[in-house]
Amino acid sequence: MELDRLRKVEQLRELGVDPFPPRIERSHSIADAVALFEECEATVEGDGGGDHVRTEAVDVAGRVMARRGMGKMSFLDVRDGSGQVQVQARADVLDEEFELLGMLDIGDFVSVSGPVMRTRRGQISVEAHSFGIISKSMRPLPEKWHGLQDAETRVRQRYLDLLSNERMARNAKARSKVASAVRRFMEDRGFIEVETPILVPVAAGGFAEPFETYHNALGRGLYLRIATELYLKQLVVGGLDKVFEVGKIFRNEGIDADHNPEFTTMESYEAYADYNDVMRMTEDLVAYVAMQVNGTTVVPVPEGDEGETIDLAPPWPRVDLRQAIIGSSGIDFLSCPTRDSLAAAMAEREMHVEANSTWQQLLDKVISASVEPTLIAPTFLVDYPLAMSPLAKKKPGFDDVVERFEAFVLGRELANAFTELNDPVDQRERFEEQERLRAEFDDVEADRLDESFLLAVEHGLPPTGGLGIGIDRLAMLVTGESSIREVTLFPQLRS
RNA sequence: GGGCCUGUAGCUCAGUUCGGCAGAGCAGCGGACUUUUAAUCCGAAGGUCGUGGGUUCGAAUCCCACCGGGCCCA
Repeated sequence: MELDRLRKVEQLRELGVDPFPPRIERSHSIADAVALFEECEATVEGDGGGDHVRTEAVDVAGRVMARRGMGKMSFLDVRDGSGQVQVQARADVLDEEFELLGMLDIGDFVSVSGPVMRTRRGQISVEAHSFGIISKSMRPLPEKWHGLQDAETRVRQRYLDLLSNERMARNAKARSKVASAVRRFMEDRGFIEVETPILVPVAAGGFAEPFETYHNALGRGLYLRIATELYLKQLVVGGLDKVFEVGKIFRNEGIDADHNPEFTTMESYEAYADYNDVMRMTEDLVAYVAMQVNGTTVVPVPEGDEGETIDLAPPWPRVDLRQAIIGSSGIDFLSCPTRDSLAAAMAEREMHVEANSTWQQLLDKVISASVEPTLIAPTFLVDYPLAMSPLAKKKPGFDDVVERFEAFVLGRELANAFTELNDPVDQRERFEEQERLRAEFDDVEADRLDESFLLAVEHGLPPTGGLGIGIDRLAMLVTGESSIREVTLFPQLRS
């Protein structure tokens, strides 16, 4: 801590002033105080006395962001969560309290009492009739003009980023609106929000390597969940027909602009619905969220040309995945049913074939390399190979294709959904195939067989449409950010 | 996992090309100033140049390793 500031704290205490008082008087937020003045000024305007408008005395509080001192008078910029206002502190008005300015630093929290008026230069200001320091800041804030630029400090000391960079504060608020808009949308449609376990004995329901932990009292290892899917479907078995969960999931994978090892998803399950119903709900949901946050369904393209935008308004085009892959790479996955035939087709087109990859890993590579980057405007890719969708129901008339879609915007996956597989015999076989792939290819991301889930499905899961949508990705979309770090307050870093 | 870039005062950045006293602005400190808006003016101060080794008479600068951060590729 700064010695100068520690010394000021001592000086304040010697004067009998508590630098960290427990309670203060506050009658108005800063925004309300400014609004009060503007109303007051508007009503007096007609009387021609506009230059001398003063409100009743208000008590406001906030953090000192800047000061301009000139001996017997000082101007402070004071900010609270609602806004910022100038404070005029004059020696002849404040008497002995003016001396406190000598112990004041930028960053300190102050309380100010007095009328709101305009200075000669026309700046709305609180004329301090009483003034107090209500919390000393013991370290300097980032510089006022350039702010905080260092990418590492911005993340490690996010509070400084929030104070210095308006965009970060905006993003934090936008993300909060995203989450609440998602909840409102789902609740308005009759879904109920539930919470399912984060510590789980089997990390199933997706393709990901889990984090491991240990429960001392139980004497057993547990995992952090990689998805909420299997528990939510158990609730549908239990008669909760429309459920959703907004929560963190954890995937033990690399960190980049699109990935943080802990991130937030909204998963929903609706009995008696199928993936076509879910598709319509998804586009409505995303458009609703954008409208709630930004007042428009049009969002900026972060890395696009100046002013380039896309519109999230439904309906979004439905594109057959198989045709899309054929169109972009010439590969027809139905003609390459084995790992080796798919690898050969990729090699023919000079695509990198990772050794010891499974069929689904290879096809996923083809899709992410050739199809996904082209999906800038919101698009649904529809009807996925069964091999990469162990939880989705077969499409009628196909043995190798399931009723699954993913939503893409700006080349990025936003949502994943399917008509849920509810045949317990088929489901067990799919899980067993995943476990076989894990063993044969050492595939740590293969899905896992979950007996307690199968037990539930054996009791009867109604036809159900499920959805998973990334809240972080949604927040990136509506804020126009191209990095998940810009919408995650505390992203994971190396220690 | 591979490649490229990057780390200098609390903050924003020069200085590294071609080795030669550690720099500026803001913030802070002392002083002047009763209408400022990045206030202004005068003065003094502020450093583990990410860390550790090496080369050299001499290293922020060159070399190696490591620790962070960023971008691209896989």
